[in-house]
Amino acid sequence: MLAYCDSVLLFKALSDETRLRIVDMLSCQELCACSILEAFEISQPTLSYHMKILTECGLVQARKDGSWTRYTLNQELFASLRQFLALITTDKDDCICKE
Amino acid sequence: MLAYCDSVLLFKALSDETRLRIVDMLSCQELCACSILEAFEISQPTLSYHMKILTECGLVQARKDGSWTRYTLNQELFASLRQFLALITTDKDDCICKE
DNA sequence: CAATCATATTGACAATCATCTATATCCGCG
DNA sequence: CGCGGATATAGATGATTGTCAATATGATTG
Repeated sequence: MLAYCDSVLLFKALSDETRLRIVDMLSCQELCACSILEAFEISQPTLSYHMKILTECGLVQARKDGSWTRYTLNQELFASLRQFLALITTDKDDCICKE
Repeated sequence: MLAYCDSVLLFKALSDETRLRIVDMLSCQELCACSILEAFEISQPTLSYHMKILTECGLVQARKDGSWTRYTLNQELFASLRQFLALITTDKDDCICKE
């Protein structure tokens, strides 16, 4: 179960349209930075910055392959986030509102 | 189906621990601003600012009751957001990565 | 080893954010 | 009407964000 502070990081990472589109692109296949870069009108350092945010929070996994970096989604963490979202919007016995 | 730009707004609204906790509190019951304020160590204008962000994006609904403002979660929008999250992380035929 | 390609890091900058204090608005009540 | 309580708005401020150009790093290849 995700803590609030972890979830905040994940939501922050998803609070940018470029990053949302990157996640969407990665949903079908592993991609290297250069392939992702082609799909956007941003500079290479900007993409690198976005990939760092996505990987540091864990939503995306990076893998070095020679001089390429290949990225994949961390499906499990996305599932946890959806679960967290469901949990904090559902009535429950140990809700913080009952403290 | 949510657009990217709408989802970005929703994720932004959830990118703050105080707002996440407010959502959690509202999951069980309708609450007025003063009840929410009691649970946090923030000033009244700061709470008002957070409630504005949550209501303007639609995740929370506000209802005037005399001089009180009562807040409830918009469960349907949360459900749409979870669905959006599932969609952009799932392989699909019309993915943007195939353009 | 030198050149090149892929990616990351640095430093700068404008824009946005979260917070506060002070003040305004809006409502119910005497 | 005038006061007090609940909430909203305005203005200020320090922190964070997204972006870029320039540069560094690290791997591949001639």
